[in-house]
Amino acid sequence: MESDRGLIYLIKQVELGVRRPFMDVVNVHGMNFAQYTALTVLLRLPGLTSSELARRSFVRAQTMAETITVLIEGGLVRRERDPDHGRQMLLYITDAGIARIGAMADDVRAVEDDMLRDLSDEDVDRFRSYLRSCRNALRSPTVTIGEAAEGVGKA
Amino acid sequence: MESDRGLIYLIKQVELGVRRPFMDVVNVHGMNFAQYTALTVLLRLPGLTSSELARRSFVRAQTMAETITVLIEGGLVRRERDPDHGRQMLLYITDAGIARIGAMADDVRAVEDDMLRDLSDEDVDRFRSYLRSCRNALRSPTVTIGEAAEGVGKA
DNA sequence: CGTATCTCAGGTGAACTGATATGG
DNA sequence: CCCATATCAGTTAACCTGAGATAC
Repeated sequence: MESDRGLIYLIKQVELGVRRPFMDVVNVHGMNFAQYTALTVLLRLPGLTSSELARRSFVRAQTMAETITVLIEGGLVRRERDPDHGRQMLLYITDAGIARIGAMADDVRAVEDDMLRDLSDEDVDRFRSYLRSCRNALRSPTVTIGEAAEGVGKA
Repeated sequence: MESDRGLIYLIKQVELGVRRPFMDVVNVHGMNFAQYTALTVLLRLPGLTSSELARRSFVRAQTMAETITVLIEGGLVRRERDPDHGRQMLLYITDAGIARIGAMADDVRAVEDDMLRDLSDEDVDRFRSYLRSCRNALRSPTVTIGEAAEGVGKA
């Protein structure tokens, strides 16, 4: 058989391998992986809702809400009611949040550099573009296995 | 202060994005992510011990032992006492295990192809080599947190 | 009414730490 | 004695499902 190309397996391996050293870094700064990720996304894209952030990060809205709650309690993120949507809350990174990201940058960079130490800068750029391509593809999946066309008019 | 390059974040994103569709596939075949991974490694490298398998997979020996126990109970892996090491048990994939991997191959490939649909075959080959490079680097880390805090970017 | 957000509450799987026995 | 393996037991971290209220 041997028909799969082993990419999924390798991604999982790398994720497992980097999890511990990375968690060690973010824990020192009082955060976890999900919180760090949410904060960096809000740095680039201020004004997202928690639900939108969840979709981009491939987690459920409830999971992201929990993550955001901790960040708000820590003063790293603030939220404002969307003037056009009474129910939605828009999220913004605070100055303290930006400072926290900055304080972690060297340590995060060290873990990253260690993982990438056998790759050239050009390789790293290609690597990043491949990962982005995968992420974007996964955000709008085409029809896959168990997906039988679900009756649209089911009632 | 040197900013990080966002690779760890992207790897986590891709892993999260592929986790669910991949789990859907392996669940149909009565397995989970860790079991599938262990089985594919034993296909390539028969005769490993559970502890060695754990090291290669970046999990603790106890975690791998749990995974292997399920595979043995399902008849997909068997183990033999190492004649030279009374305590060690060597692991081998069974014919049933090989058949199971084969039965899953097309479905796994479908998920993989969906994720990689915007990449050429050449890109995929490079992507795989980058992932292997990261995994190998992580297996023999050269940096700890203390070193990062004191040595990197401050001198 | 259907869709989407936010929130509270409980649940699961996959990793963890700790401790013990045994073998080289 | 020291180190590695295997195994039993309890625990944590991260993501999940379910249910309910509100807004468009």
